[in-house]
This record gives sequence, C-alpha cells and structure tokens, in this order.
Amino acid sequence: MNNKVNVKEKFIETASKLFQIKGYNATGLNEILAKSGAPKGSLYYHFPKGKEQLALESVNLAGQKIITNVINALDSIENPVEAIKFNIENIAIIIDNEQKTSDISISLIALETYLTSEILRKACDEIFTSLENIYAKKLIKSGISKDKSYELGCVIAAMIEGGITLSLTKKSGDSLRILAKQLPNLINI
Amino acid sequence: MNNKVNVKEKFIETASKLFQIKGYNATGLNEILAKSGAPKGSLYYHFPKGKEQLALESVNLAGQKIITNVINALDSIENPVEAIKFNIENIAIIIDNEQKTSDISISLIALETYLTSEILRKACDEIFTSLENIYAKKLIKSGISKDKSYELGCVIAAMIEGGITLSLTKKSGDSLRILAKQLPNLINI
DNA sequence: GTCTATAATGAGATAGAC
DNA sequence: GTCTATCTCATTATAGAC
Repeated sequence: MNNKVNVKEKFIETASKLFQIKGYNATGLNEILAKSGAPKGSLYYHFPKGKEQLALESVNLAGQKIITNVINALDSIENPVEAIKFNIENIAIIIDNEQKTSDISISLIALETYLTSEILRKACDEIFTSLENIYAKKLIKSGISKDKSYELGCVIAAMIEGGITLSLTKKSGDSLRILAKQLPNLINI
Repeated sequence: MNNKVNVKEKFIETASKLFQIKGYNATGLNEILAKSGAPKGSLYYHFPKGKEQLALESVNLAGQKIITNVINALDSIENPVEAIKFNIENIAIIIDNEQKTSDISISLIALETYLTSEILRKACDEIFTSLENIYAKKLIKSGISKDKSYELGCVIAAMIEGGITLSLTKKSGDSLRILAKQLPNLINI
C-alpha cells in the first residue's frame, strides 16, 4: 500500500506538470499514463471520477508549490517591494530558461475551466485568493493600511499573472522585468 | 461570390467567439460548423490548412475588435488615468453581465498555443504589443517620457490581462475594479 | 465551387479477467 | 486490487459526387 500511495502521487505530479504546461484540454489521459508508466485501469482505480478529479488534485498540488515558492521569495527579503521584485525576477529567469511554465501559474487551467467545471473553477479561485493574501500580508507588515494592502495584493497578483502570460507569449522574461522595475511606483511606502 | 465572402466571414466570426470563450482546444470544428450553418467541405474550401488557419484569422479579428474597443475608450477621455480606468471598468461590467469573454482578451488562446503553434503565438504576440503601444501613446500625449510610457504600457497591459483572468475565475468584475482604483498610484502624472 | 459521406485517429471511460 | 482489452464517441481531415 506504500506503493499504492506512490502510484497515485506519481499520477498527480505528472498530470500537474502537463496540465499547467499544455493545458487541461490538450493533455490526454493516455499521455499522463505513458509518462507515469502505469496502465489505464490503475488511473481509474485511484481517480474514479476520471479526468476532472485528477485535475482537481493536480491543480491543488500546483497551487501548493506556487504558494510555497512565493512565500519563500517574500520571506528572503524584508522590504516588501524588493521582495516582490525578487519574486517576479525569479519567474522571468525561469521563463527565459525553460520557455514554459510549471509551478508558476494556473492562469491557463483557470481560463480553460471556469465555464465548464465549477469544481476546478473554485480550486483556481482559492489559489488566486491565497496569492493575493500573501502579498497583502507582506505589505501589512511594512505598515501599509490593511485595506490598501489587500487591494494592492489583488493588483500584484493580476500583474504577475498577466506578466507571465505576456512573457510566455513573447518568449522573453522582459515583460516581467518591466513589471518589477515599475513596482515601486505602485507601492509607495 | 458576395455570398462566398459572407460565408467565410461568418466562419471567422463564429470561430473567433468560440475560441475566445471556450479556448482553442475545447472548440471543435463541428461546433463551429453547426453555429455557422455551413457544411464541413465549405470550411476546408475557405481554409485549406484547417483549424490553425481558421484560428489565425479568428485571433486577428478578435485582436482588431479588442484594439478598437480600447482605442474608443481611451479617446473618449483626455486624462490618461481616467481613460484607462474607464476602459477597465467597462470590462468589469461586461464580465459581471456575461460571465464570459468575447472581444476582451486573447490570454486563453495565447497560453494554449504559444508552445504548439508558432503562427498563432506570433499573432497573439503582435496583439499584446499593439495594446501596450496604445496605452503608451496615450501616456506620451499627457507629457510622460517616452521610455517610461512604454514601460507603463506593458504594465497596464499585463495588469488588465491578469485582472480579466482573476475576474473570470472569481465570476466578478471586482478584481478589475480594484485595479482601476489603484491605477493612479502607478501613473503619477 | 459546394456539399455529403466517410475515413482515420485519438479521446475518455468501462468491463471483466486474473 | 491490478491491469488488459475494448467500447463509444468526438475529433480533424479528405475523397468524390454533383
């Protein structure tokens, strides 16, 4: 049964990467099975409700990793502007090096599923809200008012998601670097 | 042949809506054909290269409409901050009323295709760049330096694309309204 | 030139052997 | 409990009648 857990985790990790990079609709179960090295029956044993259930657990795993990365970046620098700049510049480097995104953004899955799967929409909604709150709390610590911090948290989350979209489309982290450069104008401490 | 043009335009208009709302991968040619009221042979007569060619013309049509909407909004108010706020608030209202996006954003198509179709990636890249330049030129008119205006154009485009993603996922235009409210902090004239 | 019929492939899902 | 074989359906694309 130790193996059972590992098989299920392997499914989720493989699916999480593929869903983020290629998208929900472009990723077939066959591809996930091939990369996991397991047969189809095994997948439906672990995920009786099929693709949507696998996607839900995949999105949640991706969300955990993204949130952890952001928290680590923000915790490494005390000044919130410098900390968020550091976080954005890290993402820019990843996009320049890899030209695709895993554990960076769930925008693609969110946009693909918000109309067709209420379960997945809610999962993405919660992750976006968590990210906004993480940025907000960093700002509150530095003395910015609670109300303004939560509004800026939303703006920062939107900027970063949009910046990732632009950078991926342009195949260059420069769009994100411009965001980072202009961040001090937005947050006047 | 007048009819011929109309049939082709009808294909592009129908496909453009569906690709934007449901995404490239989730939209089948059969659905486009059904909503266009034309047979399959007709589609491949007008678009010999199939789905990708239809998508390219659909993305370009969507881009034209999005750009026209932004230009009209920006032209209606002289102050650039108020003009861009007006544009963002318009999009928020549309999302609240329709819960889906047509002629508002190409983020979904961009994220779906940047890895799989160089043709579609470039088309999306050009539209994003056009939007950035439109915002930049509005700022230049108000006396902001050229360099800073182009950087802010990029930031505004990213913010809006990300804000649309958040608002659609949350089923509420409020995320976009928060962006609009915080915009004056970013652009200090 | 327009459209019907069909090919060829791959998808998600399931039944049932062991 | 695990896996193989298969089912059903939808997809893109094409061949060929008219």
